[in-house]
Amino acid sequence: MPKIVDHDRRRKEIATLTLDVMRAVGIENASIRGIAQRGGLSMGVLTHYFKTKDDLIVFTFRWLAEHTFAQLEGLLDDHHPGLRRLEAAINTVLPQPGEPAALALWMSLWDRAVRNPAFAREHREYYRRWRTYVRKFLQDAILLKEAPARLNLDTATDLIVAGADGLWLAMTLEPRRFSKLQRQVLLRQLIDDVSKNRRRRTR
Amino acid sequence: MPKIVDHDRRRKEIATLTLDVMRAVGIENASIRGIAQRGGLSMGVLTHYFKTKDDLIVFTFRWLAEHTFAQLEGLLDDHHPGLRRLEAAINTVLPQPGEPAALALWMSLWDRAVRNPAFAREHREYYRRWRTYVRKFLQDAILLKEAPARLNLDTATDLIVAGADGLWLAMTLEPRRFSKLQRQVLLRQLIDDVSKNRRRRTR
DNA sequence: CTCGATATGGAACAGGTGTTCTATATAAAG
DNA sequence: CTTTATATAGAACACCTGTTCCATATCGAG
Repeated sequence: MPKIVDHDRRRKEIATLTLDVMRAVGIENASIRGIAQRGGLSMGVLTHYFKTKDDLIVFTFRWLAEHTFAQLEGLLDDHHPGLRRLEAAINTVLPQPGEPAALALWMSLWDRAVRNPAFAREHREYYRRWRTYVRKFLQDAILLKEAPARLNLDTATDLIVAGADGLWLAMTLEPRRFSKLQRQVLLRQLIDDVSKNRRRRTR
Repeated sequence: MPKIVDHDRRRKEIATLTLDVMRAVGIENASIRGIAQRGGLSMGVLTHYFKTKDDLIVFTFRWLAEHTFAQLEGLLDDHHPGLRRLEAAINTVLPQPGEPAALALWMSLWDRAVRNPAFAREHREYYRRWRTYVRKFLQDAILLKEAPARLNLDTATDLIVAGADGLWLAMTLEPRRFSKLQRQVLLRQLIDDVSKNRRRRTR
């Protein structure tokens, strides 16, 4: 019988390693040789656990998503339901001032998703999950009377997600443009703007 | 005396060619050989007009920015000042349903800007210009009483830009998720949400 | 111990990369 | 024409790429 190693665990170790390398040199310069070298592994290991480089990268993004969502889940109980929880959730994914942008790699996924169907599928799935959370928070907010019942949940969810992505992008690419206070102001204003749902004037 | 060609014009021709290739195969697979081949040029031409590949790509993004801003300028007179003009401006950069996303390349710039200071500089400059437009539209809206005078222009500008980026991202990566009507609803709601500026509840 | 499936190490392959360099073609100025 | 600065063509270089393939090491079951 064969030597037994936890196949899935090994793959996750390699994914973590891959994350390190991609964060350091960028996805476009992350070669499987470089990844192996950084981990003190031989190339045989990588080719054994991942049939192709794209397999490795897709798996790595899944691993990053698992982490991101797990971290998000972990923070939920610390905040009251509704808008406060929504704010906390978005804050979890926003880059924090001073710290390196831990999630900047998502930009590489977006870029690849434009032309690569496999990556586009991944992106769709993660955003479906992310929208589910946001929608739930907004629904809670309605029940708690923090938002009007007439709020269109689908539209509001898309607007919150869009605003959060835009803020994430700006804070990731120009972190020094936003003070800690300004980050809080923008995030709260976004949530209030969308959740209060004043009826649109007809124009 | 030498043979005379319009140096700058030639560079822009090559930049246009580079745009074509990058749109077709992605920035990560766009090689200078491939670009030359597609244009029926020799590699000598490319190396003559651009010292390095990064030079070429940076120049190409500048060329794309010139185009984008020129197109934006061109549409301004067709719409009344204020919020309608703002809506038209954002609509100019959003991908239109059915058509291929002409500006999807910006995602590649974002991705590179994360780790490459030269690209980060480019991004900062384009967004400074873009924010200037948005801010002007909002200011006009205040003068026209489409928005309250107490509107914080800096915050509102950042929120509009963030929302527009987020919508752009979603519509670029998942175009089929948004009907033509839904695009309009989201865009108008974004503008109304931000421009009406209800005072935030203290929590 | 022996077997055998798995894990690992690393060479071989075929090809693509950006850059550098040299040779030649071009056309305006004298 | 000759001169001369520029434009173009394309070979040469040194290196890196993902993938394939094979030899060897490992270790649990029989």
